[in-house]
Amino acid sequence: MELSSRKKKILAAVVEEYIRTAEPVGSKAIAATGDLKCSSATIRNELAELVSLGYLEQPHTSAGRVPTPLGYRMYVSELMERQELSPEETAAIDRGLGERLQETGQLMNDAGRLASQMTNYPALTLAARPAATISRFDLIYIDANTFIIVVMLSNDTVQNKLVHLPVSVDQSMIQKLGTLFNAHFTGVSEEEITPTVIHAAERAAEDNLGLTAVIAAFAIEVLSTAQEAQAYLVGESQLLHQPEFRDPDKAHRLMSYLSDGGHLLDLPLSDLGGENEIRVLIGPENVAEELKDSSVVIASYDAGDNMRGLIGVVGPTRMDYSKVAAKLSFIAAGLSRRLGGGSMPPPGLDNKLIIKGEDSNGQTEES
Amino acid sequence: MELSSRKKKILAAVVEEYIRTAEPVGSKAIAATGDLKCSSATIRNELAELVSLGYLEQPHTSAGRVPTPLGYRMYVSELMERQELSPEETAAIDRGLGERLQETGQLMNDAGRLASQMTNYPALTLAARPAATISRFDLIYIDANTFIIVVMLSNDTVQNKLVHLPVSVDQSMIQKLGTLFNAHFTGVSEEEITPTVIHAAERAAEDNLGLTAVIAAFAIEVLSTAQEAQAYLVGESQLLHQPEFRDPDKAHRLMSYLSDGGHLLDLPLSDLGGENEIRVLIGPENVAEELKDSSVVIASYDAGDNMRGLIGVVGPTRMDYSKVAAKLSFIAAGLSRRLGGGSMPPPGLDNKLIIKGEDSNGQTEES
DNA sequence: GTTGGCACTCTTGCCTTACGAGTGCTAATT
DNA sequence: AATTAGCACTCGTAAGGCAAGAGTGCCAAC
Repeated sequence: MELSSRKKKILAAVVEEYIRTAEPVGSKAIAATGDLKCSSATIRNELAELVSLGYLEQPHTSAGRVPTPLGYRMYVSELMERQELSPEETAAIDRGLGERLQETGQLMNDAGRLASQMTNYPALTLAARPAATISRFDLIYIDANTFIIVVMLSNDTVQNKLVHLPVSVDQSMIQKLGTLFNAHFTGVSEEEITPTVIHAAERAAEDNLGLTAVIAAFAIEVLSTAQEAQAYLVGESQLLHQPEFRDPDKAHRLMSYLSDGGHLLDLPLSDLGGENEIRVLIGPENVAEELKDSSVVIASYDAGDNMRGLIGVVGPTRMDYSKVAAKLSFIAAGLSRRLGGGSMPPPGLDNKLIIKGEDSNGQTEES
Repeated sequence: MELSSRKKKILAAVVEEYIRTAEPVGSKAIAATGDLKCSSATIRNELAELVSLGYLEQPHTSAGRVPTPLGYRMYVSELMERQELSPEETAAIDRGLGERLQETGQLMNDAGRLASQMTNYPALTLAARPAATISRFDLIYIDANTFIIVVMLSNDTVQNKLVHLPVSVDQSMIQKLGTLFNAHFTGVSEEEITPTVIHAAERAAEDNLGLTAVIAAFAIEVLSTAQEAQAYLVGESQLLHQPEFRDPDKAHRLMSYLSDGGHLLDLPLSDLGGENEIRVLIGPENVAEELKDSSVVIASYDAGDNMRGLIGVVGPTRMDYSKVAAKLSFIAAGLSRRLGGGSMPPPGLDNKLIIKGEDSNGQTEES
């Protein structure tokens, strides 16, 4: 059933006022905004209907109304006006991200910090990496007991390791191993480096010192960490600003859930969504029990090397979705521009964002 | 002035009881412990004296007594009994640290997490690195537009970078540059790589593509990050357990101070202290304003490669110093054993720890 | 020097009361 | 038929007052 235009206006007013004040909002307050040209009595009637439709609820009789998750969902999906960032804000973000190229992990962390600062909510960043293969080995002979393994991956990352040996090797052995590994262990994935294969290589190299095993182990390690998703969380303490987390126990529950980084990966990563698309998960739409009365807003960005990353914030369901979405979107676009390989839309386009959410039965709908 | 033995006993009892309950402790409660064989009236007299000596204070007339920072200092320096960890606890720590060798940053983070879990306070870990020089360059030619720079430092860390060029180079050029850098840029510190030197090298290599500058820039970057202290903080939310942080504003102030990692470096790093030595900074002994009514307990460990690391926890002044010191000491010893180069004392010795603190005028004294 | 006793203080919890915001309903109005 | 004004009612919150309890300081006795 489609809501009447007036109901929509009233619902939007309730949500916005509640977001602003964190207090249940009454009929009078809505009438006072002046957007509606009807009396508080009329609004009372409408409010009563919105309650019975499930969009609003009352903490107790004779209190004002508070949006339900369904109410927020409706607001976010259909009612909310897209916010434009002020020039100061966009400038602050651009400045915050900086221009220097940094190690991806560092940049993600900085971006998270920025997102947290700009929104006053805890922020999370996350980068999933696609499977990679090894494209090249280099073994650098240092001295009889030392050499360096340098491994380059198909996604252009390079890893190295310094190996100290308890025994002596000569340079020719290291060279031979290098050639061998380049011949047999490039283009393979982690699973293909089986003990059998390693053993075969060991014999081929006439290696009785276990060097082959060391190199192979490092190759496996590099491949596995290359695929590992990285997650960062920043600004947990921001939660304490929010009136809904004045109860330290409640705050602690959510914070310890969040800071146990592993859980971040429970997020719906599978469908990362496209550029300029913001996902909003409201209260019970979250799978994790601990997030059932919080909301998560996520933007996705192009992290280069065929990686997609996620940046988002967590807050109470009473969250300033509109502002947060605009800011995250801008930050994500900024990240894409800095990290991404492909051509990006110019910054001016960032505000035309698509907001995508999930309604309570898990389906995806679009505004 | 030396306190009478009975005063010492009473002071210790007050501190311990207060640590346990977080409630001001009265004369009756102390008499009830049975350690003293005198009545509550006598204890009252002694308490009054301890107050006038500055070791205790009363939140208000007719409330029990609470230790002052000076009282804690006395307790930690002279009164506190060294705690022995139970076999379960030592086993838990050993298990927590694991045996696998990991990247240092990762291990520090894990150790911090463990310290936080074991003590129920936020934990910080920190590794200061001594200045290093570059001991070796390797340039790996990939194709006409790509090569890898591998830099090995005097402290045995190795860093690399993949360079994509907008122009073509041939392999001999890369080789020439490698030889040149190994000849002129090894053994030098960050400051010695000046624009003048780079320019000279550029001419010597007949490099008109700016490759010399790229490599030199990377060398500088590696040197500077190698010296950078790393700091991690984990378990902020644990603060919320503590009654003294039930006030969200207070909790937030400290947490945001802590999570802004830079501040960790304000700690008295200069004198890292030796093995098996625990430093305790109580309330106003901390330099940072934000820590004036919190305490910090720090252990130091041998992080290998001539590095010393710090691991510590932050909590209210009403902290279980004895337990925390024992646990941190054991964790630090465990880290030293895993990371350290030198020979370590066997785990059994860990409990004989020395506690070192600073009294209020900043001098260092030893117990 | 130690102890029992006692009056005094001050916080804490609890109860009661008063207030006010907000509702729901009814009857009048457009 | 929708809107509005009016009004009684509900319920949470803040304020005041009261009693209880914990703890002290002091005095006199041991």
